[in-house]
Amino acid sequence: MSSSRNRRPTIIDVAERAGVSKSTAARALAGSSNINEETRERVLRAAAATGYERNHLAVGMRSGRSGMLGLVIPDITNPFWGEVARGAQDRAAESGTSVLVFSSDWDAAKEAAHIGTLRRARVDGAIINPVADNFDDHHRFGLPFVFIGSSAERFPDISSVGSDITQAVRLGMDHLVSKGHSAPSFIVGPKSRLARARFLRAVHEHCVERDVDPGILAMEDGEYTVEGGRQAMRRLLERPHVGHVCVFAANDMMALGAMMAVREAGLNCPSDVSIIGFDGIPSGEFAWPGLTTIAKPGREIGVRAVEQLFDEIEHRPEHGRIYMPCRLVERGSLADLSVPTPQRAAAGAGRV
Amino acid sequence: MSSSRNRRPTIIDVAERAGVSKSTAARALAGSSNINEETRERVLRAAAATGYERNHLAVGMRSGRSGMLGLVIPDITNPFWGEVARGAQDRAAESGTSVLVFSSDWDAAKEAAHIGTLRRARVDGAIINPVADNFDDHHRFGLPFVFIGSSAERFPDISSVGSDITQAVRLGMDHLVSKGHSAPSFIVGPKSRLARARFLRAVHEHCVERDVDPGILAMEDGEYTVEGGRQAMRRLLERPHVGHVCVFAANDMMALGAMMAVREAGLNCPSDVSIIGFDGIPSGEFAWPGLTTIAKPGREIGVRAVEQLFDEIEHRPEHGRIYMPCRLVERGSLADLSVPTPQRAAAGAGRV
DNA sequence: AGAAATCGCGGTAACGTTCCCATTGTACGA
DNA sequence: TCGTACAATGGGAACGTTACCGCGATTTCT
Repeated sequence: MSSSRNRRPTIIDVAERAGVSKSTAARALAGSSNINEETRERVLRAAAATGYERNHLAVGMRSGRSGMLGLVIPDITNPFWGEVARGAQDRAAESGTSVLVFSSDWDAAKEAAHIGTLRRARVDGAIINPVADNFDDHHRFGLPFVFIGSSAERFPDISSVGSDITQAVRLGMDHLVSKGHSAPSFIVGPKSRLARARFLRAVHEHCVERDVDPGILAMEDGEYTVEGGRQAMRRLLERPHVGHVCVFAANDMMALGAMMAVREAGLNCPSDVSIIGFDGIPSGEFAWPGLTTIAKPGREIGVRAVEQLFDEIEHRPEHGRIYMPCRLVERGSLADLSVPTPQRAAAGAGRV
Repeated sequence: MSSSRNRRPTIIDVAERAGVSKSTAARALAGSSNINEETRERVLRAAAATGYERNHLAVGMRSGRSGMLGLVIPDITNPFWGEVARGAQDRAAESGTSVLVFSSDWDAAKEAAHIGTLRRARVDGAIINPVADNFDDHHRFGLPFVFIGSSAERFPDISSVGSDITQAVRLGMDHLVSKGHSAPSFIVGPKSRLARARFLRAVHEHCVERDVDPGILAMEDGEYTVEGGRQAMRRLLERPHVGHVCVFAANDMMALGAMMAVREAGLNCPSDVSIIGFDGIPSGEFAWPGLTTIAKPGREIGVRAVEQLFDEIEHRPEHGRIYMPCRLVERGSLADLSVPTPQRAAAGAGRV
């Protein structure tokens, strides 16, 4: 009864009320062995009565485990990264740990600052989508971490999880071919980004397998934004072409921008231009027509990243890269040229 | 030199290296007074040399301040809430504190669990968008908190920040009237939600001021989702009506759903049906036509919520509700009937 | 010049928890 | 009956930091 009424109850308050020592109370609360069943229940009742809640700060101090993980994503406003965050949080919560989510806003300095904050907060580990290129000093992070996203491939010796771009591109290309678009054009990201190279390599491989010369395929690049996609599409439409145009955009935002450019050019999607995207953001559903796309499993990526991070923390030698399979989401932005309607047959002069 | 090379350096390591006591080192690191300038610099150099980083867990234990805030939002995947989170994080970072963001997924049980986690993590305060209705026991939260969102209005004695629905509705209605839509129809949320009542009251007031009988206005309700909006719009179109239809949706998702229903009915937006939404989510930009809407200042709401929470923590008596003004975002989903084109004049029989 | 104030610094306790070791009581086998 | 084993509990110490108190040295005032 020595406690003032305003202080949050500690394990000592619980112990006093249960008439045991704090060691015994701790054992009861931790569910450890070597404790009399009756005593344990008495402690548990005392804990409930006082409204005791374990102080995670103190636990972290003593045990060296804060029970927190860090997640640094480029944009918390982007629904895809939101999915990743949710997956990570749900998985972490299952193991009784929480996730600190930080948004780097594609800014390397901000990213570095966030990592510093995570270190000071003594998180047990971090999941990072590297936006900075100078991550050669990642060895000095001083805390367990895994990378997510395709740019993580620059660091083959580090555990990471991303989507399987090869499989995704194959999925998209197969779908395009099955719909009669055997030689699509491409809108890809800026040259500096590794994801672009991965994407193009997969396209290349697929072409070679089908005995198609990749050199004949039209290609434009731009920023991974709506505006970037719009401008790239504009340039694509300025090129000489006959009949139906089909575009594979490396990112849904760009695909949406491309769709805008098509409309602005007085053309129609999908009857004049077919578009397929890559990401699976919800906005694609509300576009008109709905954006057909290859969806990345954002939530699952978050889940697996946490699991990989746990392995890293426990020093389980699971080092390696995880590639998550993507899936096709069919909506309305792709014309089916494989079963020619009379109308399409008339307009489809450019069909191969 | 007593430290093993694997341990993270503590303030004692810094003190040893600088040849002072840990008290002095602490003073230097805290930037406190009562310390010789030369000594301070020596300590700072020692800290930099050892790579010392303050252990926030220990600080929190000793000072009773964890330097962390909690934020519980309904859906981290929704870009609007992402904006709120970003605003909160940026503002908190300015004051050297970090934000734990949790997504309740509109689930009261999950919400309660998150709040428990926040308490155990000993956050200094929490920002909550209450999804549970049984928040009558919020006095037992046992930690400083503020509410965000319109449903927070149920608790007038609690600090909160939300958007100014009255001003927003007025803005929307004025815009509609100026474009020649003097008697719009409405798609509103389910009856149980307080936001619905707030919305309707504002509409009512605006009508009365304009000498219009609110009773003549058509109205349908549904869930705050795309599907809810789509079905409500379908019902609205089944009603007898003449000429141009104008719809004010209480939420952008519903507006997007309404747009879908219009297309599915073989009608065109905006030439047959005008639609205005409320929220300002990015998806509205990529819809076709672009969704005209009243945008809530999500980021600013996050910023103000943190500031309000700081006041609460410091026991500054700033209790009260903050209403953030919204702004009109004009895109293409609204027909302008105020300057009748020949074509519109022919079709505009229903115009008042 | 002596007293008082100030400055700079060190020592110690405390925050709440868990871990390790010591101690007690009881049951069991020889 | 006594020693041993084991179960159940209590008593400290430690995690890294900051707050408080006190002490010596220097400066300032009367």
